[in-house]
Amino acid sequence: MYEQLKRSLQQHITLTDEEWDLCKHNFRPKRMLKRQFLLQEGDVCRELVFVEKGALYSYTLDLSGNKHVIRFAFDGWWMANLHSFFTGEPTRLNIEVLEDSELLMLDKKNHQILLEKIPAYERYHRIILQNAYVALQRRVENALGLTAEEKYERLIQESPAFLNRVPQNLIASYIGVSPETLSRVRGNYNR
Amino acid sequence: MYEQLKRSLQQHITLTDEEWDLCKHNFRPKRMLKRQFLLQEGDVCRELVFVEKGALYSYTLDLSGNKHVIRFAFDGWWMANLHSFFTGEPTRLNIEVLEDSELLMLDKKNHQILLEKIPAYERYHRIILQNAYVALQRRVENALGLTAEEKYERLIQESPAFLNRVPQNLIASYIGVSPETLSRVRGNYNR
DNA sequence: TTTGTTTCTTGATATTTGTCAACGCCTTTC
DNA sequence: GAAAGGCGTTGACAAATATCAAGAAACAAA
Repeated sequence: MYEQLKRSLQQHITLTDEEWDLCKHNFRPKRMLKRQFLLQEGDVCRELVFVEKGALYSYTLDLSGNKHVIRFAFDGWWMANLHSFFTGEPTRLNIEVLEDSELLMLDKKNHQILLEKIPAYERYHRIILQNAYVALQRRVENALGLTAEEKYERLIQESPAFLNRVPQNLIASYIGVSPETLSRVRGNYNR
Repeated sequence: MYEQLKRSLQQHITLTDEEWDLCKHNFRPKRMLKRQFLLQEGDVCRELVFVEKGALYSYTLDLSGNKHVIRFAFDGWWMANLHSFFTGEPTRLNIEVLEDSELLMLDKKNHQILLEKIPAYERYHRIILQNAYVALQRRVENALGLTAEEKYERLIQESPAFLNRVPQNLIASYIGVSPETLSRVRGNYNR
């Protein structure tokens, strides 16, 4: 149940057995089924979520009720609304389960404990934040000023795994085009 | 010369006098004039930049030579291409000086020293990365699926300071619309 | 001031993309 | 196995935005 988490930590830092034990016991395992909500608009995000196995996605709804996918999270990824988590303000995000999932939940108190007690844990978070920031900045580059076709090409290059695991209409929302436009781009693309 | 840096650190952590001394001496002050380049496409980003005073902006150039502004940095902000800085790969970004600036440069070796020697410094970086990540995610929300007018409205709400300090064509690029469209949006907006 | 450069505005037009609607396919559910 | 709902495709059209071009305004330099 904790293999992915252990792997993720070991990828960036080294922990003693005691530290790993302490770490592990601060997480709460949770199973969720497809279409369940982990967080809904207006809620406060009280836990960081580590995906052991499965898939989640987060999105906002605009005034016309259109979904805007913010991001996906698969095996070994973190998911949360950091803004709500750190400030305690209600979130504008929804987080929904895309595939039946095994999750590890970490609430704020336990996160603080780990940050205080295990310096390497704080290092781990600095590093994954760095990586997340780099990836997100790349996403901004790809979102601004590209045509629908270019956005799709970049997605294929940079995140081909998404295509097999995510319905096409969510992919469309993720790159910021309508489902119809994405369908047409794909049509042209195959010839 | 180090006031802004000190203020930024103190905002998130507490340092002893010795720690602050150690910290300070790892930065290299540098003055730069408007239109100078801090980093050019193809370079490796070897230093983190802290803006004591002034303004910078980073951008990419696409195949047609169009500028896409990634971000701005004003007094008290950090600027770098983290991807290039951490991996050592050449950058796709250009960083240019927007107003004559006083900068504090921190190379990778010194950054590592501070991370190792001062735990609070690592905490500081974790926290500002958190904040930067939250801000950037908000930017993605605003970039995807909004009309030109909505994007401009959100910029006014969320980053009004930009408007006084940045030429309009760079603002346009930053929110991902053409300068002409932004000009028209502003025209309508004032009536 | 004069000159030159950059930035901003405005108009005309072309292109891209979104929207609405219809249909077919596939999966799920009863 | 029939029915229902979700998802992807396609077409016609409308709306938003980019592009091109010209000129005005703002700013900087001589």
